[in-house]
Amino acid sequence: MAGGLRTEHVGATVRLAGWVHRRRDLGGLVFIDLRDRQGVVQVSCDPETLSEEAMERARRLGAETVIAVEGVVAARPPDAVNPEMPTGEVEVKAAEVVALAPSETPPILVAYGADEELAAEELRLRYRYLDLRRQELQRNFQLRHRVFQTIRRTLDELEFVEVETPMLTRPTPEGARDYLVPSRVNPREFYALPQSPQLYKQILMVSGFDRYFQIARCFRDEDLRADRQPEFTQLDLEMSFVKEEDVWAVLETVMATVWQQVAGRPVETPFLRMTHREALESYGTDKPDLRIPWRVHDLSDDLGGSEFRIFRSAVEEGGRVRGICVPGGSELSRKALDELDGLARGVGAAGALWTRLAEGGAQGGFGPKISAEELTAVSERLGASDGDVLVVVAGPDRVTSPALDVVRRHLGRTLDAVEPGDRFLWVTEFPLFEPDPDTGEPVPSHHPFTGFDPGDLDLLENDPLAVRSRAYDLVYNGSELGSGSIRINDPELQRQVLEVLGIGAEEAQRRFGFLLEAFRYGAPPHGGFAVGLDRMVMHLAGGSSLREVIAFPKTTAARALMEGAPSPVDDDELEDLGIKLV
RNA sequence: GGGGCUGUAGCUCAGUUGGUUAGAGUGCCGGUCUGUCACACCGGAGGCCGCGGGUUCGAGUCCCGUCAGCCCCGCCA
Repeated sequence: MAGGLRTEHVGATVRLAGWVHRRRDLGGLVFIDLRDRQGVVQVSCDPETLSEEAMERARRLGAETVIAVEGVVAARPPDAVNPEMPTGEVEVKAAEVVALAPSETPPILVAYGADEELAAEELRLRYRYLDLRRQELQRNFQLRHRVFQTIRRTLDELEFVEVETPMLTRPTPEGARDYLVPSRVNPREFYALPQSPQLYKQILMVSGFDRYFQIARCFRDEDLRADRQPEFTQLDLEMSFVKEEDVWAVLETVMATVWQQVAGRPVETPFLRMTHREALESYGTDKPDLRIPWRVHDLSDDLGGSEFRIFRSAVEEGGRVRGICVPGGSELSRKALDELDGLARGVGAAGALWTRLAEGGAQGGFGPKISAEELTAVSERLGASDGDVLVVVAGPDRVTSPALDVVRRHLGRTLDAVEPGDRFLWVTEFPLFEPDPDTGEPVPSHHPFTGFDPGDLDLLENDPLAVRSRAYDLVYNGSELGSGSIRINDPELQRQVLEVLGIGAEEAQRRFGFLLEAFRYGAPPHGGFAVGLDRMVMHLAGGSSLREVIAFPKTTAARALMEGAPSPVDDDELEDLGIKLV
């Protein structure tokens, strides 16, 4: 193909087809850059080898016209070699050039020059078929294809069976908002598009498919972000007769194989593991970016008795003083350090305090307000030395954790302290429940079928928020790639968990009775995982938005600009469905 | 639901304190050109200043509203 021609092809007669990437008309000679899926090659049109009619046609070709070219691959004259292009040592001497399909002048560019700005994203989404012709996007989707193929091959070798589950399913009152689909033959009733195949895959375990996977489309009607689309693709899998380690081993094999075979990046397995508690304690987040080496430490013992009121009163009120050492942070300007305070306030903390270490003392910020002994104790605990900056936040964990997390990530970036690499991490033992922010009542932190540590059985009734679940997340460079758990397969335990959630037998029966019923007929112990594939491909492609790896994405208002969805429908159609608009 | 940024030629952008005829680059059209590669050079066409309202003698510029795109918070079991 055009983009694949190299010096080894010199002398070959070729027939190429593709798009006019660019054209350079020198009067006597015309050069056409011909683009196909593989790339771009220069076609030279010379009256010595082309008929007068073909020369005239070549002169009139506009950008993005589809053409076919016949000719001979030739080495370029030495002074005409273009080292910038993969095909730059060769060109095709055209013997015939014909237009297969004309193109109107494109509203946005496909062939961007070195420092030309991309057209507005709104326009690129409106004319997605043109934008997708760009080499960056072509590369992303070839990458996506290879990731999907590698996953299927790897799981097949591990004897997983791919099973599809319904897209028209039962609405789920919990979790994200559902996309609803009216049923014409059952007026006043609705299907929902699946938020995930969760219940189906557990039932497949009851059915004996002891290793299931699916590359499943999922739908959630929530507000969008750069890394959140209303419809997205998950690698969903479930296994019977397994413990955590068995699930992790499969995921580690899949990830390492993809990273190795698709990106050529070796990844060490097994991945690092860390409990949820430890992640929050040492990094202030349940998805730590381990590329930044700094850790959060508890300074309450050192500063809880300080004369400095902010520290003392935080500890007296049941909170803690926590901080990080930022090596080399003294080079930061006072303004840059004061900005940390705003970052901390932005996530609910009262502020963030800093001080610079120099010449055995502390300069600026909170340093002069604490005693020399306190400073020594803190410096030792943080392993700090001259030239470092200490950043400290005081208060309850629910504010110090996010504040130190945001400070850590912010300074990691600005000080260029993010080490290169692929840092995978299992975060384990998430709490089974978390308090509802409005009512304080326990709600599932994963989903209501998540198993828990048998040792915590007695806590279920008395202190449910302390129960450790068997749920785990896979974190990659500070981004959550997926989550899973070992499930409950004992109907009695399931009943107890639902009771904690305030879901009585009748309600449970109504909402997911089909799952509970299935469990009465021999449910094997089972567990699984789901990986956000769009996010995974985005990371592999080095992108920052899912729109770069989804062929036809939605805008932040969940609109499709090319085809114009959603859209109003005719009254007749609504009437058929028994729906009246208000 | 809330906060922020953006909206001027097909595209990317400039546009002063509110001032009379809204500019540049690129693309497009016409011309010259046999080794270019974002070809070069000469000429030309091209504008609902997102939309609606207001202030003013006068609005691309100020005010209010609204729409769209993007980023973030809430939300996303």
